[in-house]
Amino acid sequence: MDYKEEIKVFSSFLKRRGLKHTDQREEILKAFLSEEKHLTADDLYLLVMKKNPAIGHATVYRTLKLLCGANLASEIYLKDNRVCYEHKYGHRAHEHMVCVHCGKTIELRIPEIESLVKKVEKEHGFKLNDYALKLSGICAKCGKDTK
Amino acid sequence: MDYKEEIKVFSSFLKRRGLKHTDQREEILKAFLSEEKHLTADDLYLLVMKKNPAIGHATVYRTLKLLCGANLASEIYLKDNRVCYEHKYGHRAHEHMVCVHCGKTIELRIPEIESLVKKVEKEHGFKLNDYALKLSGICAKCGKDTK
DNA sequence: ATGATATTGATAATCAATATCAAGTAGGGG
DNA sequence: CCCCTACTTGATATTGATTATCAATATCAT
Ligand SMILES: [Mn+2]
Ligand SMILES: [Mn+2]
Ligand SMILES: [Zn+2]
Ligand SMILES: [Zn+2]
Repeated sequence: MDYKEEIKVFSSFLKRRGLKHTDQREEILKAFLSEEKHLTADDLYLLVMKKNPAIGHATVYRTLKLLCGANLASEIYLKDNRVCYEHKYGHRAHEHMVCVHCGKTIELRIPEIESLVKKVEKEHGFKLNDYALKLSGICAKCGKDTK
Repeated sequence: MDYKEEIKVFSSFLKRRGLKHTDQREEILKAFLSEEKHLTADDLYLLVMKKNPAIGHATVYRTLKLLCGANLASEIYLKDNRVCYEHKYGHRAHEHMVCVHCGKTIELRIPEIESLVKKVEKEHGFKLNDYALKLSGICAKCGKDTK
């Protein structure tokens, strides 16, 4: 767990943009990478706090934006459309299915989506950055409970 | 443009839930139906104001939630993930493509999505309410401008 | 018409996310 | 290694959208 690869990616991103590599930024990146799941900015803030209580709220928000810029993280919108972040570096595109009752989130892999999306992109002259497919409903467990 | 159908749907929804049919609610529904596009709660508030300046901000928010409950409206999330509302009654499911630069939104119809989604639903024992596919990128016009 | 109950609109409160800004730091050039 | 300057930081205030509160009012089954 040294995250050497990701740190290098982040460093070169920062340099390319004339930004500085600070201890806070690296600590936040490491904390982010240490949890293989969907985190809100505040979740990450709490995580970072445990290691270094001096790091400010705003810095976590700012750094998450940078991580997205460096393609190390991506924003996603799950339950109640709260902004969450997930790992992007070395992770394939995927879709999400969210239980509107308990919030449980399942990651899907529907490869057919990609080509459908590509086709549409061409048809409309769009230059596509990204796409997101979110299914919402009631998970098996909640369906049983409320029956 | 008397919206008779929709008003009846709304009325029976309200009755079924033990809620009351008020002038404000009907006015807000009519204003909502009068614009065939994606509106924020505040967009709708401004629209309603023109007809009846006495109607409060909060009532518009509250009524939009009811319209969603009655399947007359649905929430969507476009640029910057602002909450918008669109007509649902008598409208087929569709997908959206949004330009991250200018906000231009195109409605798509990708019928293949439906069956893909249904398949996944079964596989995971979910009871699906809804799904949303959003493509984001740079539209043809913005692509030309920034070239 | 009556009365229980839902609704309204002004207002305050909340919440996540940003902006501000003085003090501190990184890091390239010398 | 030191300087200088532009970038960063963290505390704090601010924003902007949405929701909660609550006294006054309207609805509707009876
Ligand atoms: Mn995911
Ligand atoms: Mn639409
Ligand atoms: Zn569930
Ligand atoms: Zn555009």
